[in-house]
Amino acid sequence: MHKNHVTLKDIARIAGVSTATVSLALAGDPRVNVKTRRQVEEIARRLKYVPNEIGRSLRARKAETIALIFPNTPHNAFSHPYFVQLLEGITEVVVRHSFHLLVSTSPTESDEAASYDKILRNRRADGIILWPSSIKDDNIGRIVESGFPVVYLGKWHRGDVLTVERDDFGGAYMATEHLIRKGRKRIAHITGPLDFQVSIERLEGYKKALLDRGMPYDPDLVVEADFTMESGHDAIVRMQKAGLEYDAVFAGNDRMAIGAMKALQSFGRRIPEDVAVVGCDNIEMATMTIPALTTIHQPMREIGTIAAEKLIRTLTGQPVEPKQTVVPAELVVRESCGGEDR
Amino acid sequence: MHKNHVTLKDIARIAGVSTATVSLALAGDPRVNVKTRRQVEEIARRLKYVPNEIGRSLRARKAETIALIFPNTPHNAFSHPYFVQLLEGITEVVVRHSFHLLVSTSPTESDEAASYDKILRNRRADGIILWPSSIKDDNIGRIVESGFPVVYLGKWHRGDVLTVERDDFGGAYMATEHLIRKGRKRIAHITGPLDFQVSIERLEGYKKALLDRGMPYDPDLVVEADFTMESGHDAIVRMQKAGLEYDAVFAGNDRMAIGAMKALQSFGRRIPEDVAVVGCDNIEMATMTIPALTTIHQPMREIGTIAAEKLIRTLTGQPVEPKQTVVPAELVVRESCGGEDR
DNA sequence: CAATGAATTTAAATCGATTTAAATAACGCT
DNA sequence: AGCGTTATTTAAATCGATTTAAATTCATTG
Repeated sequence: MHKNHVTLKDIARIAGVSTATVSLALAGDPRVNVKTRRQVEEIARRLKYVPNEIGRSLRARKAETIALIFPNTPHNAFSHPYFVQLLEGITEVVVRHSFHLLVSTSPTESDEAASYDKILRNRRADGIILWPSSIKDDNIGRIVESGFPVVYLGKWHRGDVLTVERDDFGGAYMATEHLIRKGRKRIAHITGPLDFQVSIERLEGYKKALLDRGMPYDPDLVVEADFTMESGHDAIVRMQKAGLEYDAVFAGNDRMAIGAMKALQSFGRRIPEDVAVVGCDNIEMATMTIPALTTIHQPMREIGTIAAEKLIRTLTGQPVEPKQTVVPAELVVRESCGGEDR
Repeated sequence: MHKNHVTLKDIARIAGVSTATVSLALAGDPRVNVKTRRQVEEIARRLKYVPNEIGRSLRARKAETIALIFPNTPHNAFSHPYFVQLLEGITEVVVRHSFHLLVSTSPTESDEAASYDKILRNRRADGIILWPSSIKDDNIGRIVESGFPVVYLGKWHRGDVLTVERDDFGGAYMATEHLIRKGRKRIAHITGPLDFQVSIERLEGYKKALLDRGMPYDPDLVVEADFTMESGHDAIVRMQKAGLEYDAVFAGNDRMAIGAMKALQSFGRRIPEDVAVVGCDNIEMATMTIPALTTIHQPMREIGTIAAEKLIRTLTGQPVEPKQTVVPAELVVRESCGGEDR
């Protein structure tokens, strides 16, 4: 084991004053005599005193800690391509405010409710950032509306809950609009599984862009896949077999877009001359394909910083405006979408 | 704000007993009367009592929390391809033992020392998992040898510090050996920056494999790059310009390997017929190149679970054997390394 | 020098749970 | 009933820091 902790009491004993004086001195309270304060500071420095934050937290009734919570489902946060960037954004803000970050998953589905409750009530954290489960979940509702400080990463309808969300709809709209501007007339869309909200949002954005430009929406050109590269590949194969005509593909994520590109190339269709392709997510690999993939970038790091800022502002009693933030997506133009109109 | 916390005192008042009895009852202590215990449990359930862990921690002098710490350098953990998997492994174990995980970076270079010290002494965490800085760092030494419970993710020479490390040397050895077995005679090596330990390990593994098979080590075939795809590309260009002959390339990571593949293909060299390529890391993209990239997989998730297990065993007073663990790398054979000997 | 007010310091309570030693209650037995 | 046991319960201390109200010291002035 290692040596014991230096406490206020130790400093008080050595300085020959009370712990109250030491506490006030180290807090820079003007009530303590300058000479006394200097002496206390000196001793604290010499003993390498570091306040025990557990003791402090107990008294202050706050932990200066926020928690990032996500359910431990199969399609969980760990498999999200940009979880790390979210975490990086959160971390940056947390460190800047001298807060701590607790990372927490709910262990099993069954006692998920209990687990959330504990995190909410055991006072380890003062507030939480909630990464939504893909599954519809009443417990999340209960937490979000419990009044406990929460920032929800997604859309929340009832009440004025703090939220930060990606603009999946807007991103898809931008992607589709871009293809239209490039003169594409028949734009196919490969969706992710349609029981994911993100897939629905992107489909709607695609539809709206077509509508706004007076282009027909053809359900035959929409094929559902499952986010994997293989499924993107298969989607194109199916479309080819069905004899469909199209001059562009907007895919619901980059993996599917890359699979689609491979399939298109195997059918001898040139990208972007014959078919333009746009993806979503801006994963690293999108820069490395030939041609490099045009895609929609979702600024996850920024979502992290905004979420953490909102939560910490709430905890420190500062006003938070707006309650809901939609972080705009960005179109990243590369070679796969056609340089010039045809 | 939200309503106040239910405390032991509340339960005690309602049950008409002392807080001591409540505490003992909820802990299942046999000294309390079964009837009393039942009643206390019932009230606790009705009030949704959740113990305040801050209070408990203060008394118990432990936080049931471990911290994952990494320095906030430019080449930090967030940019490591497998940080997420490490985190996932750690999280799994932490949850299983009902511990908490604190994720922490040191804010700036300058007060890195102070920052470490704080985390060590402020009692927020009982022990730490330390992700090494790329930079040589005396503070890390101080922590590791302070006697504070630490698991170091890397090689540590002095003392019997707990460590878990990847086998960079062994992975490179396996990769090179595989190429030799495939009949390759002149194997080039594209290294990462040689001020990174990982680059040196992999270079040494490469050398050793050649040596063990009686093959000459030719320094001209070793070129330094910087882990990026572009630098891998440039490395091949330089080698071609220098008129070097080689029939295989072992790259210090997958990104450089992919860059190298592109460059090779642009020079009209076929993969794997003319040149075999092997990478390191097994990033997702390695499955998507044409041909798919043979590579070395480092089981980061397992490193995470082992590290967390070691730390928690230490904290709970269980023996930990062995102190040092080297997690073996795995060769993932795909198409880029030549199916048959020539 | 005493009185008044200002400057410092400190005793004690508090946060919430745990634990130990001591007190009280209940029980069995002669 | 009285005594020795055993079963339950509880008062009080503790963890470490903060904070308030009260106590003390110091300085100033009439």
